[in-house]
Amino acid sequence: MNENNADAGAGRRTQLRDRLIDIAQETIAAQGLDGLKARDLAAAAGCALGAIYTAFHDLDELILRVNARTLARLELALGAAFVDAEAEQALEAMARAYLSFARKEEPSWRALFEHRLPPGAPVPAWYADARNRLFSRLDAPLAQLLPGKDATARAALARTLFSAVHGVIALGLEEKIAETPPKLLDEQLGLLIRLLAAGLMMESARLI
Amino acid sequence: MNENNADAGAGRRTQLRDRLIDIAQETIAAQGLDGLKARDLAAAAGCALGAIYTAFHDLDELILRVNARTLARLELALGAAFVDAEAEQALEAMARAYLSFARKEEPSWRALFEHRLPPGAPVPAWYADARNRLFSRLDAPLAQLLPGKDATARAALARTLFSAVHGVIALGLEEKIAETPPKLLDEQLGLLIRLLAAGLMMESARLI
DNA sequence: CAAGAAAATGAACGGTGTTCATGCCGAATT
DNA sequence: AATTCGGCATGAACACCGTTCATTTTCTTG
Repeated sequence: MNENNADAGAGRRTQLRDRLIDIAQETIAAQGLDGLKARDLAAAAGCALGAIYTAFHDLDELILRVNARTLARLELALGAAFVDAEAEQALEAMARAYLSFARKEEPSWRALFEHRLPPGAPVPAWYADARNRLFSRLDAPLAQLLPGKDATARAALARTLFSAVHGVIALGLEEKIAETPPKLLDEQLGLLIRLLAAGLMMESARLI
Repeated sequence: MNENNADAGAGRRTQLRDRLIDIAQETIAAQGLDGLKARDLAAAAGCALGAIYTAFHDLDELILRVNARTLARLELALGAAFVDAEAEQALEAMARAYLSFARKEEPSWRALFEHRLPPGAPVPAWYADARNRLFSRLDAPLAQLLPGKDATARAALARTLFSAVHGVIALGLEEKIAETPPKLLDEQLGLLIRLLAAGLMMESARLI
């Protein structure tokens, strides 16, 4: 009598999984990673405490699932920034989009980096994929900017540029480290982009 | 009858404080921030569980104390890199020293950024001081490189450069995010330095 | 030496993630 | 249609965490 929803392929197990991911996502978005408690989650989902562990092996697995969604949204936000403009402008737009996303969804964004899986646990392939898709967004403008570099060097460069931008934003938004007012952070991000762009132009000149 | 040690000014309270900081430092250095447990700490210090809270208000306060020591060691490691060489080389040496320190003392270094104090709690002044001392290490080479900039702009730039280098190193050493082999990380850090240095030279030329 | 203050003690408290014996319910079989 | 059976939901119980506080011990001081 139930089961009249669209995705008929989803069994009860999958239904509970999705519901838990939804609720965990909202909780993390509102209260951060530390706000996610097993008992509250079960209460909000209307299921028993133990039911969580029939759907996921860990809370860690659930968190990774939420983080994968955050990565997807972030990828979307970065993708919208690249309007087949000049490569350098595209990179700047992506950096600004990253800062904008971090500000708009700070707790969810924080959770991407605060969460650590238990020592020795391997990163699931589907999570590594989501992470690599994000980095690959930088590939097109980099290919345009540095036609001489091969794909693996470009991928490494993409990670490095992402990491540099991330570092400035992460520490800039962190009270404990820097306490940077918003306007100053905007300026400093712009400065970093200028510095890196100048270096990239020099690099591209070296390779011709 | 006791108290025959050198620092006669240290009372029992201070003695316990220092002992706890010592042990916490070793624990964090060996097992990371998550390895620090109140009961283990008390057992290792040979004191009761409650005694910890007569010496510190929180474990957080104790952790901040350990982190301040780590900042001091880091400052030392960075200071040794600046042998009144050319400014650009000094900056590169500092970045490499930072990577070297992060590798050599990875759990302690991680603890600097993993630890978050409870929401709303202000950063103690003595901790902010230690952090600012670290950034100010970059000031001398930057002043040499960009004589036109005033002190506040230099301080902001110092934080930005530090953050960029930190981002590349932090994400590079992070398994979950990047999984970068050591040699590649060395190369990518060198690349970042090259890019930033080129940008800085351009910036300094703009200001003359 | 006695009396008071200060510090150390560790059992207990409230919270956490995770497990597991139990009961229930739905589906397949006869 | 009755019955068996397998698997999932259940939530009390477990192990562990940081922190507190009544009590005991220790030290200082008049």
